[in-house]
Amino acid sequence: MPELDKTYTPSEVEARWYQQWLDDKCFQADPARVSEKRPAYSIVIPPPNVTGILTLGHVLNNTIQDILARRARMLGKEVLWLPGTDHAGIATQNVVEKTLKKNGEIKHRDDLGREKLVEKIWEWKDKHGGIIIQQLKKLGASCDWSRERFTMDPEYSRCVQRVFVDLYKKGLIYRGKRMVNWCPSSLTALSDEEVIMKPQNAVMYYFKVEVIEEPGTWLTIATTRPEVIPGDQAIAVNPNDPRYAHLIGKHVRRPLPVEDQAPLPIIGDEHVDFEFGTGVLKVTPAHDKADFEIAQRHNLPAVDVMHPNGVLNELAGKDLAGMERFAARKRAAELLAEIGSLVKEEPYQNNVGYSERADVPIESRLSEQWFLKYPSTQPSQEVVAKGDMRFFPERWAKVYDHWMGGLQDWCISRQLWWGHRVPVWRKTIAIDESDTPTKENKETQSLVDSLLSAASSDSPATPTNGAVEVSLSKIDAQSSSCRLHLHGEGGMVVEAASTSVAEMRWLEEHGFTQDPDVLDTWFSSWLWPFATMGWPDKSDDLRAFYPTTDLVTGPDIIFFWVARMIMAGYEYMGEMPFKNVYFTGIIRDKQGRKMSKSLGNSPDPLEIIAKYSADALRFGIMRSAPLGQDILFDEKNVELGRNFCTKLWNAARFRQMQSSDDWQSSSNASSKSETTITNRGYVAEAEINPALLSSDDKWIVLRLNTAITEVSTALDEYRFSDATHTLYRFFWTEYCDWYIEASKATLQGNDSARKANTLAVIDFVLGHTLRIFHPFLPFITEELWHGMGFNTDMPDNQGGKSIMFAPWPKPLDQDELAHFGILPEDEQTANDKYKTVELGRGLKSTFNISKKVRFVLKPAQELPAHEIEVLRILLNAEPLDVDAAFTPKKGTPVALTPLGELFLPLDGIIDVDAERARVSKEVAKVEGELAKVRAKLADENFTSKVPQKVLDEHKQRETDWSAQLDKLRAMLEALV
RNA sequence: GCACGGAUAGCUCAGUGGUAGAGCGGCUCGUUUACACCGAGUUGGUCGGGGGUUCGAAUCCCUCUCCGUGUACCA
Repeated sequence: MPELDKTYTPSEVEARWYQQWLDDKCFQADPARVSEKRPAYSIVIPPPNVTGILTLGHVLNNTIQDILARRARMLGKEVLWLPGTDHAGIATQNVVEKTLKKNGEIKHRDDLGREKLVEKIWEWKDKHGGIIIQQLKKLGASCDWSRERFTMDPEYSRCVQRVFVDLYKKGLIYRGKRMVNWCPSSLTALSDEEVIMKPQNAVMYYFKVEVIEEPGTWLTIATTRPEVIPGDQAIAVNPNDPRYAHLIGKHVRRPLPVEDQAPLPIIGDEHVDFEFGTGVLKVTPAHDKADFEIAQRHNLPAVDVMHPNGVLNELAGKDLAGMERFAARKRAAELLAEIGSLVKEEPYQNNVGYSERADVPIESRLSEQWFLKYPSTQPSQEVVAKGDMRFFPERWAKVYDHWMGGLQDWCISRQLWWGHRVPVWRKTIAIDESDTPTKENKETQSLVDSLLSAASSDSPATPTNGAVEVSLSKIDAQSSSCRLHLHGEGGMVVEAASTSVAEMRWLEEHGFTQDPDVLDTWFSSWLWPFATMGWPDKSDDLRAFYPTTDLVTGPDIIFFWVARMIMAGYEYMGEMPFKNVYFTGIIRDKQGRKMSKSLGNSPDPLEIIAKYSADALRFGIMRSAPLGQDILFDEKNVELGRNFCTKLWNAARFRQMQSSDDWQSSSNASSKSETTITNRGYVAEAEINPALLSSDDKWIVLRLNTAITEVSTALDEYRFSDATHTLYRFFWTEYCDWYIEASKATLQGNDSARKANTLAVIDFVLGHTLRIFHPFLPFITEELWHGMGFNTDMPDNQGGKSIMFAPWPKPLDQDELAHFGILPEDEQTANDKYKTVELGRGLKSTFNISKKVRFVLKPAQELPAHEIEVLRILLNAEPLDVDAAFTPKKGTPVALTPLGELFLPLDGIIDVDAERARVSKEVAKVEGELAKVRAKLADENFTSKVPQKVLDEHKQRETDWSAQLDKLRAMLEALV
């Protein structure tokens, strides 16, 4: 057994073991090894952004996954934890564009052009991307790095295209001109999920307009956005509103732009709430979703008065054009005031949608985008509702169900260059004017002809939007994935979606141009559980590891990612993508505030690891992360984790310091037991002889049993924090504070047979302890596993090579306990002893004695010599006399213990007053308890109605308390 | 607005009908041959307020307040 260093140096140990694990390919999954006896266990990592760096959120999330993966390995499963990153369209393009601008390389992305910019982003990605992957390794993540994936890998991209074209063919993906959420900062459309509502302190502006047909009649209109008044197309009132109904059909003059005060119709629309504001609504179709809908009902045009970047355009009039939207708002209010239209301004609280990424208010904007009607919604909703897929904590199932019940089509196109470009090509053709009959045109014409003939044949298979499907199979015989889509407005727009390279080439050669948009990053990550495993092939990986077992993620992406993965899983694999979903809490600082860059309250996990070790960070964060609640991060918890590792290290060193040749030889001679525990996957250096087990030995084995059971159950139920609490209690309090201290009675004695036996128990307990700790503290447990030689004599794949493959401990069963002669009541024997020790220590403390001192025990029953020695050591007594006939001097402090009266004879230095005060306090307490229980027993209502068991308990309680009280009163009298 | 969580010791949290718990912190001791990143002792709570059910409520029911999350939004 090599000697352990006096101090533990985590940085060296952690780096060394991680490299060793990689060299030994410990994390690599092999589908060929999966069998009935060796079931698969799989997790796919929530892919972090390729631009990202490790945050505490990642630490929490990935520590949990690592714990699950490592425990699964110890349970003998074939484990795949599949890692990777996503391309994070907006974030990544932003980062690179910003860098290029900062370096003065470009002023605008157009300076480079699409191809060059994408090239630059790839360069950047290769150079700086994936830092987070290296950081995860520092944390100890046992991912199968040989399977690392990126959402823009060529194979992955093909999956994305394939899915797009498939959904397009099914008519679930369509292009439409709609009001979308527009981010004026990123200059792209966003999905509803990327918009967060924030309460604002805004201003409500009231302005008045005169009814043209009724001079002198004024309408007052309330608005928070006067800057878009130039885009107003009508004034709407509720037709049932008696105040205004008669005005419907008349007109008012729009106040802005001042130089173009056009007349606007007054229309009636049920949407208008006459309770709200003035009951008169201005209708700005191009800048408000609800207004747009009103406009559609009344055939009003949508006039956009804003550039995409939020600057007002010429249509806003000379006063506002060129102004940024918020400056324009103030200016518009001033203009209203100048022309005498402004009535009043009031402070007003409202909610405004913000772009989640750019953190600027979004604009509702009319634009042409791609939308997806979600597929496989029914099985996806059912699987969670029925509980076939389980959410932890369960309440997220309701949130999921609610969202699934009100699905809106998903806007999947983004006006970016970094991402998967929409695989659709388009060409506008003037059918009747094929004036230049080139070869290309002829071929296209023939396609169009076939389209038209198909359309005229009234094919019932015709999908939505009047589109007709035509195969391009003559171009690429293998592909039938192409579909032509015919729009009939003005010229013909022929549209083809394709994944075939040959088809793409043909389309481009024939003057088709590809759609410039890219797809939402989530449109690629929703395929993650299978696109990372070789889909669409029926790969070995998919067969072995799909559906995955657990998914661990934050509830903030339940809709973005989790829900969509479930739908994609059903649509493309016909099965759920994972069986359990564990939602972590949100990491907050110790004041409960969210971690944020601007607050500067998000510590760098790597700095924490450098300061305390990865094990410490893992343990600390798991200890403070109860299921279903937010985590208040406090570095104190990491400190506690580090202290715990140190304790573990020192306890192991203590064991080593006991080892020497003389006990080994004597143990061999004395150990007569046939019992080995090799069947538990662990060979102790010496066998345990049941005949030599002390009450403390039996106690710690029982406590270990409890700990194993509790930790196993907690992990089964994803209660990681509970598991760490058990580990902490068991190891620190039960093993170190009580068992090791008690065992010193044997270890410091001279009975070498007993000594060897105690060491065998210690080894047994430590060997098990390291294993139940391993998922939480992978590094230090591995170091100690080897450092203490627990790996020797074990098969390579059962703990010989690494503790991560050592079998997960099971508690001793009845037969095994019987073999060791351990009975449940043995726990009480030791507990009584420890209780006695606590009371004795309390006496010492009361009388301010810190040195070794004489105790006298007047035993209630006879005690074996060994037990007395344990008591002596734990009490730090010198000596501990056991004397059944002891008669104390007046005023000798005494404690009533389960083992008898324990006296602290203080020759000559008795402080009678202090003792009287102490005992009086005890008396008062016991009198209180006794009064409570007697009151209950005296209550007819209580005694007649309560179950017998409870009644007996109360009677026993009364007996105990009154016996205690008698003794205490006697003590008090002796002090007088 | 609606829905769901939460409120227990100074702090973080266990505790789902029968004597209120743990860790940390605080305080007091203590260099006893694993560990001061330690040990021993000790302090500390009318379980958010009010009402109800019950012999008995932190626990079950109703109601209110505050905090958090999700969701819907009206200018």
